[in-house]
Amino acid sequence: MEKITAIKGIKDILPLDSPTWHKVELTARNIFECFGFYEIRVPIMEKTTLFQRSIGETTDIVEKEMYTFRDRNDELLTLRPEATASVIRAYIEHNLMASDPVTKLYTIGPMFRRERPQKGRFRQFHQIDVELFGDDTPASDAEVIFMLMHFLQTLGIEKLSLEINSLGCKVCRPVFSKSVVEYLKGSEDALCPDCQRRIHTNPLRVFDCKVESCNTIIAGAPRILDDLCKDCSDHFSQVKEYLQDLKLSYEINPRMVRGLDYYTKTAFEVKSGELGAQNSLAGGGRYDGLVSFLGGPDVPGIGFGIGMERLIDCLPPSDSSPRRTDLFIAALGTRAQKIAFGLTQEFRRKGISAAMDYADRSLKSQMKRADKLNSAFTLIFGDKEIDESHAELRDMNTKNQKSLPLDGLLEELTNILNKRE
RNA sequence: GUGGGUGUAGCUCAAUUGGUCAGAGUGCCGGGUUGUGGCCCCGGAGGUUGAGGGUUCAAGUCCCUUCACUCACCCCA
Repeated sequence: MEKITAIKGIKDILPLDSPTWHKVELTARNIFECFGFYEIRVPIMEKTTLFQRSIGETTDIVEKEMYTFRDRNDELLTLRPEATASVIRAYIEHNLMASDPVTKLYTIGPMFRRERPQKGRFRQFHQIDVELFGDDTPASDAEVIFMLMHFLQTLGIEKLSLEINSLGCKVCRPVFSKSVVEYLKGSEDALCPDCQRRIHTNPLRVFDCKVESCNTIIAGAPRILDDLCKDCSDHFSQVKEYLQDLKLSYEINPRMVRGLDYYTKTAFEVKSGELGAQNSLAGGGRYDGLVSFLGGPDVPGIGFGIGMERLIDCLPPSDSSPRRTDLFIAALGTRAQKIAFGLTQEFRRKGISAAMDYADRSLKSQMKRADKLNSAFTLIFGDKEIDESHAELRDMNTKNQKSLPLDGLLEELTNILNKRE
């Protein structure tokens, strides 16, 4: 029989790893809520058109990376490749702007993209996603970036680099884009095949190309930062000023291009040196026209996504505290086993983590089990003790052992265990 | 979609030029006091060496095919 494995690029998070995930999520929740961001939970499936419209028809994500399927009523559905579109959909659908002109949201969950897996890249991956609606001031850009950096630093991640850029708005970007195309057309033949394609699909991506020859060509190209309109240019310099005031060091990367069509003005990315080729830990930016483009009011927005697998990859090694059991009950013989079973559940009902071995094993093997479960105490009793109506309580650290009467054992032990903290 | 690397017990890995090579450590189970853990000692279970085919007297070891994993490109978190 052939064994069934998980789908390519889709991983299990095993019990040993989940404490790390909890820690990351908890830290995010605490910090974000402190900044006034509250959780929204959105579905992992949406109508395909939502993503087509928001991310952009000609992006790689929409063109070849989405998990799309036909529902029974013939409607096309897609497993979300990113969260922003869904959050905006919900924001519009529930009229969240009505109750508060500035809405700050975050959401955590799995995303799906059908790419070839590699280090730091999976077909199902998890993102922490933050969105801020209704504020177009440079201060909000800086707030969001500051929160992101604060979050990463709180987790103890070192060697971070923050890169920022401005992508212009719907006024200045098309002009710039056109002039880049003009420029590139001049030396089109010298570009790598990928870039020759990019000229027509996403010309700004040529800036990002790793091929040497393309690099030298693009070096002489016009730079977006020189061609920003007054509004965008002012906005960008104020963002930089705020970041400096916050003592956040950053680099301006005029070549940074985001892969999603909707970004405007400020774009940013956080990279880590510890990652591999996929070294981008988090990325985001402003998307001022997107809410209205998706059918909502003309509300500005800014947000970012953090790749959780990548983040966890560069987390400093933590002394993962081993799991602890409060009490192990070692029972010998069927009479004792029966009593122990009831006791175990009773302790658990009181919030004490109790454990026992249901198989009637030797005391030695039960002690080994108690040790493996890292139990603080072990309660030992067999027929002899039952007849004498008491049980032995062993402190697993000190090896001290004392006798407790069976009458009122539950209360007595509960007291002892609770007092221990 | 394209290219490179790797595939031996649950896990980490050994196995000289193809010739007792199917092993070790760890984990698991049991034993070393008749009812007491961590260290130590002993024993046991567990692999059709990813799968299929070929070369050979003989293949984990060579060749082909296939699958999986992995890294990189594309692209992104």
